[in-house]
Amino acid sequence: MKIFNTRTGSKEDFIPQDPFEVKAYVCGPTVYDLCHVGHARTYINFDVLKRYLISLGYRVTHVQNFTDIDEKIDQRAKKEGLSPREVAERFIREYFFDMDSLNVMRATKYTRASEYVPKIIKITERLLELGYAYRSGNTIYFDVEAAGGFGELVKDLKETIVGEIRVQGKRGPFDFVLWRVTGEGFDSPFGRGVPGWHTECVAMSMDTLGETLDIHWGGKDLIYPHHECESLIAKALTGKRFVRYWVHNDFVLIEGEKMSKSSGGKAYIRDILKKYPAEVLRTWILRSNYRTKIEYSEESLEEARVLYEKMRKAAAKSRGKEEMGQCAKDFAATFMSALDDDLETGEALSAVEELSDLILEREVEGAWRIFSLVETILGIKLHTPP
RNA sequence: GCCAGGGUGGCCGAGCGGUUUAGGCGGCGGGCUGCAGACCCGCUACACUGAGGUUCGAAUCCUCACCCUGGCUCCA
Repeated sequence: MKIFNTRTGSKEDFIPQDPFEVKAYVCGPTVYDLCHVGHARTYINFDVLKRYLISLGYRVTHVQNFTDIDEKIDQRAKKEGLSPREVAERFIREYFFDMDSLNVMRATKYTRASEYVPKIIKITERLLELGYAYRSGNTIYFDVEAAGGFGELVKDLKETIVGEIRVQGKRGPFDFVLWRVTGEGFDSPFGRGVPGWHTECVAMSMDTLGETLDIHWGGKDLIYPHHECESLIAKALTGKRFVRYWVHNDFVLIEGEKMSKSSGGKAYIRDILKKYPAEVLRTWILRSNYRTKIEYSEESLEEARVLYEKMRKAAAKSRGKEEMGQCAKDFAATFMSALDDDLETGEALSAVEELSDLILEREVEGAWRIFSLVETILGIKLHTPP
């Protein structure tokens, strides 16, 4: 199949290192709040990629993390009179509740940053030894310049555009934190404190999947600084290519703007599911390719509902017919080749819509097999009653 | 600056190599109406940012410009 690699900025043929196994790492959420539609999009899109790869015959080893060390978690804990651990545990449970409702397949393994602190410390020590890190006051920084600078994903980063990032004590403006001594948190040779975000994912992915990953997936907002920094750390550590295919999905916008930690206006999955069935939400997300921006609105969800209902009725009508006729075969081919081209789920769905229209007018031989592809690969259940 | 996406008739918006070049809004004419609206019928737009190229043939593919949108602190 072809997949868009952020590193090269182009669609490439997907070839994993091992011809039978795909090693994929997905950046999971920071567990300080409920998941919103943006999370739904990221994990549903990856879920479809995974299901598609499985349908091609690959064994997919999928590792996903929970970032459970974060100031936002501490803030929330303080606000609710709980421990940070209790807050993290709660939102991990909520994450699974939402993703299970959305029929997202479970990962092979879930990791938590807090369980990887010893490995993070080891990496930090190693970077210090190698001269890619330095201590300044109470902070260990990664020396971006010494490691050869950015460039894996971000081509030309202008300081003035990114904002005021000069901090006293840093050697270079883009140097980032590997460990901060705060007096609280985790014991380490550098002093009691907390690890930097980027090291966490390097520690977790390398430990579970090895030094080179086939796919590293995440929302587009993670390209810089998170993935760029991860890549630099990993390269400094091993000298090898860290990730073969970097894949990023675009945002869900609300009233033209991105949802983020700092701006309000989040649409929680929980709330959407009170008004729309999970299958409709999934259909809505998959109507667009993962690399386009989508605008969240009730109108477009209603459109997805219409499409979903049409598919459901057509699926019900075509149940139990054995052999695929020529017409069904053609549609199946269109469906698969759409997914093969950079996961064009929208095109795949429009083929299904066209087929559904035909079926509702007349008979199509063996069409149920296409609907079973919709269920197994797109993960949209069609047997649910209205 | 860098990355991604896009520039189609007055406007919105399909089209993704080739028969009448969607559809909608608007506009025009008519029907219905005491008049108007709504509604119905018909008519109307051979348009594809610019320049090269590939091709028997391009809005559709390639190259280079120009312009617009979004993103580049935390964030999926």
